[in-house]
Amino acid sequence: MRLSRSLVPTLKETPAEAQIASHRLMLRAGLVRQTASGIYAWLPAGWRVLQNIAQIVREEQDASGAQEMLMPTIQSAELWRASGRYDAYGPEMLRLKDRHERELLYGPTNEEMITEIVRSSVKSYRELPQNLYHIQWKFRDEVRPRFGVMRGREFLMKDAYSFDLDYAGAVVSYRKMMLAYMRTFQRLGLKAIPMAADSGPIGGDLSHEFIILAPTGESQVFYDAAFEGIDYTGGQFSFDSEADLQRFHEMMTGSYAATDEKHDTAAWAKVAEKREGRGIEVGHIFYFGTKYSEPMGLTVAGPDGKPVVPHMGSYGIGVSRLVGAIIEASHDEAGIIWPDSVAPWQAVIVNLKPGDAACDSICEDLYAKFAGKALYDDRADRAGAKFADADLMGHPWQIVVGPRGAAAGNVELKRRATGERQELAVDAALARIL
RNA sequence: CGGGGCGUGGCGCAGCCUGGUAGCGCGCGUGUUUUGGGUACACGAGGCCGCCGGUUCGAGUCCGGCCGCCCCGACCA
Repeated sequence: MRLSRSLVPTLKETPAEAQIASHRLMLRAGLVRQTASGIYAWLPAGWRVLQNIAQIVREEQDASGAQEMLMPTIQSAELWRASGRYDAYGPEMLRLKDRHERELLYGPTNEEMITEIVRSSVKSYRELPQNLYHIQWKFRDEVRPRFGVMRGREFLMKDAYSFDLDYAGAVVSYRKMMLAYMRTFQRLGLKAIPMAADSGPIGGDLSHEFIILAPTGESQVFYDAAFEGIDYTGGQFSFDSEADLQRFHEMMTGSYAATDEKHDTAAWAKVAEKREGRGIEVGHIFYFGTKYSEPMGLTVAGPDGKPVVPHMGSYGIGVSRLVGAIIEASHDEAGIIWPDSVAPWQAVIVNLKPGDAACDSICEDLYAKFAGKALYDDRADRAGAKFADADLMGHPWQIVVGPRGAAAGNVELKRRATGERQELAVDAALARIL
C-alpha cells in the first residue's frame, strides 16, 4: 500500500480514553477506532494484523486435524433453552427480538449450536472423533469493557469443539488442542504458559488457561523455568502420535505454573528454577464430558448398536485480544514492535524525498518487488515525521531511501526490534528481508 | 453493579466557581522556507460547547433530567 493513498490515521497525541500501552498504541498507530463502549472498527492496518493472527491460528488448528466451518453470530433462544443456559447465562448475553417477536441472541459462544449440528448429522461412533472450529465474532455484554481490544464486548474468537466416543478419546483431543495452542503462540512470537484452571464439576486436570508473558499483564504469574526454550514447532511432537501427545501433556502439567489467584507457596518452594512475571490470558481449553451432549440429546450408535453419549471439549483463543496482548508483550517508547509473523507489512519503504528521481526509482522498484508485503511511505512529509510513524507502526524492517545513499544505489536498513541500522545496496537489503 | 471522573473544531486541553457574541497547542489546507528523527513563518478552513428542558434581557458557564465515554473494584477469551 502507498501510505499517501491509505487510511492509516496515525496520531501524534494519545486519545484521553486510552490508558494501557496497547490501547494507546493501537489508536495512535491507526489500527482501530472505537465506535461504542467495547466495540471497535478495524482499520486497514489493524485488519491485516487481525487476519495474520487468525491465519496462524487456522493453520495450527488445521494441522491438529480440526475442521474449519462457520456458524452464525445470531442464534435462536430456543437452542439455549434446550441446554438450560438461556436463563442461566444472565445479562452478559445480548438478547434480541425479530419482527415476529421471536427471541434471538447474539452468540457469546457456540456449544449449543455445534451440539445441535452434530446431533442432526452424526449418527455412528464410526464418525467420531470430530473436532470443529470457527473464527467468528462474539458478543458478551461485559459490565465494564476496558483495555481497548483486550476486553471488548464484541471480539473475534476461535472456538473449537471436540466430540469423542469416550473419555479416553476426549483426552487425546484435548492434548492435540493443547499442542496446537502452544505451537500457535510460539509462531505468534509469544511466550505462553499453560496453567491449570478450574474445571468445574467434572474435575480432573483437563482445563487450562494459556497465559502469555507481558510486562504489563493483568496478573502475576509464577512458573518453572522448565517451560522456557521448548520448541513446539520443530517436529518433536506429532499430532498423530498418542505417545508424543502424552509426553507433551506430561511436560505441560508436570512443572509448576500458577497465577497469583491460585499460587501455592508450598509447591512453589520446591521449584528449583523459579520464574515470575506478568501475564495475560489469551486462551482457555476444557473438557466437559457430557454437559451439553446429555441434555441436548446427542447420541451416536456405539459398536454394539446401543446409543452412546459423546464426550465433548471446547477450546477458545481470543484472536482480537491477541492483537492487544502482542503489543503489550512487544513495544517500546516509540511504538509497536511487531513480530514478523503478524506485522501488517514486513517492511516500510521510507522515501525521504518523493520527487527526487533517484529516490523515487529505487522506492518504486523495491515496492514492486515486495509485491504487497511492504508499505510505501511516499508522503511529502518531513523525514522526522516518517521515521516517527515508522517506529510507531512497528514494521519489522524500515528501508530508508534518501538522496544521500540513493546516488550510490544504497539504502539504509533498520531493524525495528533492535534499532540496528546498516547501509546496503538495494538488492542486499531486499535479500535480508525476503 | 458499587465508587470516582469526564463530554468545548480531527486530537490534547483552557474557559464554567464570579452568565455578556468561544480560545490555546497540535493536526488540516495554501504559499514560502527547511530537507536524514515530528522545521519555521504567513494566511486560511473548521465548533448543534453531548442532548432536552428550566432560570435569566442574555446560558459553554447556573438548575433539573437524560444520553455517552473513561477510571478503580467484583467477574470474564
